[in-house]
Amino acid sequence: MSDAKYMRVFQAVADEKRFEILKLLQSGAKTVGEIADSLGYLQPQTSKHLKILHQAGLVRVEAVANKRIYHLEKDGFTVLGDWLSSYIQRWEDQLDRLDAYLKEEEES
Amino acid sequence: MSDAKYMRVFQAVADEKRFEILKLLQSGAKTVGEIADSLGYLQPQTSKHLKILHQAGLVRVEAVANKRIYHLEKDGFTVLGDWLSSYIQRWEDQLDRLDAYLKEEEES
DNA sequence: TTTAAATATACCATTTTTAGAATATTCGTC
DNA sequence: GACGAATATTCTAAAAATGGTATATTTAAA
Repeated sequence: MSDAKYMRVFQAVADEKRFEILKLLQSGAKTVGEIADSLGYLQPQTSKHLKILHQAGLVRVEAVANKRIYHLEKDGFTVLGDWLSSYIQRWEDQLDRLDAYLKEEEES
Repeated sequence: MSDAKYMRVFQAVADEKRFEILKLLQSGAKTVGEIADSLGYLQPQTSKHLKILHQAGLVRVEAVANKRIYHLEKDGFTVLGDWLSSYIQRWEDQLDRLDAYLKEEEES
């Protein structure tokens, strides 16, 4: 996985308004207008933030007539999970080593 | 967990140089000078970036004489994992391993 | 085919973030 | 206690991201 892909996700979430949009979408998919109204944002800004979230793979768009319904999308979160697990692994291994050490102690 | 805490971690990682510093530290703890040299950054910038990573709980400092050795720190990654798991739950099947790890953390 | 609603884009101002250079601080050694 | 090495901080300029307003685009309905 390219660093650029990771960065796109981190940069997308690292903005308070986009962070709030993701949180709101946890309660279900919503149109641009609904998101803007719910959070008190202007429509153009909301569209721009959604575009960034979309490019990061964190949301997907469903077109219905002249409405655009935004849903949370798995891909972006998976990217984050992949990145994270390569670091988390480090402490998991530590626990494993401790575990192995304790077992050896037991045996002696 | 407060949104501010999540934001500090996302904003910390959402910078290419800080991203590279974290990656470098995976190969082991290093002094400011070693990090700056390895990545071709100037020392003052390196210190500033490390400060932001530290405030996010992603690194810790070990003081040895007039040197400062920076290590990866679990806390910041756990914060990210907590945030992620609240979203990942909706897609359950994937990232089982990370999810299982985080649940163990919760219990301890 | 004109109109209104919903959304996206473009453009410019503004705020925030980062970089660079100089300086301060801390620690060990002479 | 003076000096050099390692790191942190401060200040200003530059760069990047965000906000606001106007406008374009698309769609349904009159």
